[in-house]
Amino acid sequence: MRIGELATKTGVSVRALRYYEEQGLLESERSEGGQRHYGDKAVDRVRMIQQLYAAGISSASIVEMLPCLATGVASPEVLARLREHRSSVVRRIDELQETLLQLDSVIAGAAKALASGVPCAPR
Amino acid sequence: MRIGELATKTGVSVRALRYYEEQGLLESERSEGGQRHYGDKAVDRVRMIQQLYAAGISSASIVEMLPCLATGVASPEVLARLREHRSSVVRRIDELQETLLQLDSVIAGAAKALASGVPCAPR
DNA sequence: TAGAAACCTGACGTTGACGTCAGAGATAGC
DNA sequence: GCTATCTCTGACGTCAACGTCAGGTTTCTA
Repeated sequence: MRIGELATKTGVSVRALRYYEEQGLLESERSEGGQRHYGDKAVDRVRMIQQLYAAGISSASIVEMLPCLATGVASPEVLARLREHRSSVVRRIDELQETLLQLDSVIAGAAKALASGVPCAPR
Repeated sequence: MRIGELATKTGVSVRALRYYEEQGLLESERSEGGQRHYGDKAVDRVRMIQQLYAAGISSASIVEMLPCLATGVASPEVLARLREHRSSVVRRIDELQETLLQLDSVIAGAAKALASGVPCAPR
């Protein structure tokens, strides 16, 4: 498939896909005329990249790990890297859950005050 | 206290504190000579700002919600805003947990392959 | 009352993941 | 074969949350 199709299939912009290639995250065959062509696996690859981005992992780190992520095998260094990232994701989740608690208490207080008719003026 | 002390107490840079003020997130009294002075509450305020940033809430959104967060009371609009943010935080957590699962399976596979002596070459 | 240390404003720099635009070539459908 | 649509490269723009630097003022300490 060409780049536009991959874009609509993954929900990622064409520009982003070119950017991924630029960063070495994604490969493509080129047609006679120089246009990019992708196989079906590219869809999964792009989704994986998005996942890793969402986990706060930079493209530089992703590019280091990708050959191993693709094969499911890793060098000790990459394995250590992955474990680092794992714990950073865990930390991030903890932070967010902490934030969630705070938000909840604020929301509860606000809803209660609102119900009792003492709203705060919006700005 | 002056800005340097607030910075060390909160672990946030002096520049960041000035930026918060610039964005309307943080207030200060000024001395005769124009230097910022903060009360003790400022420490909590800064921590709250950091929490909200960590939740992926932009300073523009924070500044809308802050007067209400400070008093614990909110207008219906702000309350709705807070609930939106709450659900976005929940979604974010879900995504991260999904990612965690993926990372775990990759790590497990890699560790196993590594133990059986079939490492993948690092780049 | 020095002088060091902290602080001020203003302004430009940085980083990552793209957005957007221009000008030109490639493909697909009729 | 024509034309609409897609795609190409290259390059500059964007946005948020600060970093950093310059040149000057204020505050604390000895």
